[in-house]
Amino acid sequence: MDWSEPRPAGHTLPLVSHLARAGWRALDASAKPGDMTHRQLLVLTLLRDRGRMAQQQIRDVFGLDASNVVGLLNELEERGLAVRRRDPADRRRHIVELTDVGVAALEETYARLAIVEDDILRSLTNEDRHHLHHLLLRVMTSRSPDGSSAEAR
Amino acid sequence: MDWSEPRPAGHTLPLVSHLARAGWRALDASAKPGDMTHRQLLVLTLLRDRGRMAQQQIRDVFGLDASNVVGLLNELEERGLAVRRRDPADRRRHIVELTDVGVAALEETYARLAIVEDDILRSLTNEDRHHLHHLLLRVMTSRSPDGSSAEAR
DNA sequence: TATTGTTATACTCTATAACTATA
DNA sequence: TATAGTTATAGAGTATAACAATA
Repeated sequence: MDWSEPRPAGHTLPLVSHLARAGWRALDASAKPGDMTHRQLLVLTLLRDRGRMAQQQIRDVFGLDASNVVGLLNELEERGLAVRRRDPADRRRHIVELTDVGVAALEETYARLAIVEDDILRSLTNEDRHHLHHLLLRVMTSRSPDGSSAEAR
Repeated sequence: MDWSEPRPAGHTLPLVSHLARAGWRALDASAKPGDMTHRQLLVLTLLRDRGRMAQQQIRDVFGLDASNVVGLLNELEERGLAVRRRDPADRRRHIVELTDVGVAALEETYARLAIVEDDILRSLTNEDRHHLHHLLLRVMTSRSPDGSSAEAR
């Protein structure tokens, strides 16, 4: 591979977008009735990784409007996967938390996702997949909560 | 990096999804009124890369429903970025093609996208970006037109 | 009969604005 | 006054079904 070529500016994001579409389409195709949606998966994953958080933080991470977060959490709460409770320190806030049922559902969904992902990434070696994963991880963890680049401020 | 660890099955696709969201959100945020949408960009890019094609092929590449392709092409045709004409060999088919205006608009949009992408990927070195690009390219080019993995058939 | 594209329609996702309750 | 969350509503994005033209 020729690393001296100019950077592929502007041509990587469309690939990411395309792959993301293919990914969640395949995930939804593998879903049985009652399985969680790919949006629910993303929110539950966030709650698992970062622990309890306010709705506003969820909004910031995904760049979603606050009203959408309300609807998303209503779905999750109806299905018993997450709970909202008032923050005693500031009663305007809702602390959102994963339930045990949510943890179990999440594990189940990741088992399904692992199969889907394995198929989609089948042209990559195990080493390639790790490299891809870590590159994406570096990109995402360097971004500030409001969705812009952390270094930009 | 420890390449001997088990493959990160099921944990890469959510990162891809998240990055894709952040990417087109940033692109749309940088858009002036009248600029093309990120969906239009994807279709025009396809037409540029593969040349003229039937609507059904566009549908297959993106896994979109045929009716959505109709709407998308109506937008592009209204703005003079692409044209549809009947295929003389099979008059049911529409051959879709990029116009010169479409080519120019595409270049303009990629200039904008390059800035957005450069910001989003700022935590990666030039070499990292190439590696990411080529990994994604390998994943996407190994997939058959209908969206499933090419090796699966 | 089968296929390409279209229209009509509904359902999901997302954003804006006005509201409630707390601070 | 300002902030966290909610409701109502409208606009994209996407899918399904019935249809027209052509094969």
